[in-house]
Amino acid sequence: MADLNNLLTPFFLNDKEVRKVIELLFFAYRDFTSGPDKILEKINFGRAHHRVIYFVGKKNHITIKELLRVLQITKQSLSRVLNQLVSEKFIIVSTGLDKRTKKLSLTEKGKKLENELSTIQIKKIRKVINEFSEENINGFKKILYEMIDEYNKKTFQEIND
Amino acid sequence: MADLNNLLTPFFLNDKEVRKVIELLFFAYRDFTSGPDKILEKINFGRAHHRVIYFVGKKNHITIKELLRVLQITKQSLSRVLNQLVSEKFIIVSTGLDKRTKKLSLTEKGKKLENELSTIQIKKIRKVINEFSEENINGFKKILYEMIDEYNKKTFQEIND
DNA sequence: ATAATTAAGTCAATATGGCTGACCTAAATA
DNA sequence: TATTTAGGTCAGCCATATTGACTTAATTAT
Repeated sequence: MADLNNLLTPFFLNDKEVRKVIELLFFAYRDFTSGPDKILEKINFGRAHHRVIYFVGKKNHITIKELLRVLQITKQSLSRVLNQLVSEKFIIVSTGLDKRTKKLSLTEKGKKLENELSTIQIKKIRKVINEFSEENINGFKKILYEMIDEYNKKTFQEIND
Repeated sequence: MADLNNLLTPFFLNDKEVRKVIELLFFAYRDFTSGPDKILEKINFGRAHHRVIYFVGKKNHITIKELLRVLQITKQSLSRVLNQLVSEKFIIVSTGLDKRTKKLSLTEKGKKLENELSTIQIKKIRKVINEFSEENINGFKKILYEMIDEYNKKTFQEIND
């Protein structure tokens, strides 16, 4: 069955080639996050802190609710990480117009760390995609986008308004 | 500085666009792994078990050492997960020619689970890349490949010999 | 033949990042 | 006024990773 399918399938879509994509995603994602991980380790932070810093940097005055929607974790999980970031003055909290809400912002210290971490990843991506055509890069982005579940595509659009 | 750089940089390479790639990787990778995660949860396994099953399925008779090289975790971490997989009969162990080594293989039960998990991801990838040109798909794979660190590129090649 | 190296395993302690459930306050809205 | 929403907190649990120290058995090098 699988063999017959493969015979009728273009080369780049057969099981073996698709499995390579699984592996490429695994290896590429792991190495992509390893740079920031090393810096974070020095200050006793983890990837969870990075994500919070990244998205607060991305969208200044983001609320807890919005952040939870982006990160897709529970508020209890966010709370531990966020409290550390606030108490160590990487993030400051202010009250929103709706007084039930809170707005998060990076402090100067937070911006500095955000920049340090993102720069590693930005440089890595730029170095790689620099060698490819605009067509290839757009294809790359579109394929990644299509791999996102519908619900989260909306989130991606929202944070890129 | 950053602004000046951006003015001199092609659109698809400027900071804002590159940051989108960071986010796309985050969202895409998360949703890519969420399917298997749900199945694994039911049998009290996690992503770590999936990785072991995947790579044992990929390379029959893989040794512990090779597996550790692929997964880049410590043997203590592997041990817990692997022992569970062996005691629950998803994986069987035999002794290598070099009697210090062990060779790992999937049992029928293991193959069935491997197939169930991989099928989800294979279908997802195929569904997505089906809509793209061969040129785009090859570009996608090459870009991912270039994002892998040199040392791990070798590993990727080795498991795809 | 002996020494050194290698493959694998194990014990113990620790950190991180998730989770659930239960419960609370204050503010906004119906 | 009642309900919903945003946010917080306590307690306990689980999975996945880490480090360090130590062991055994087999292979390889001297």
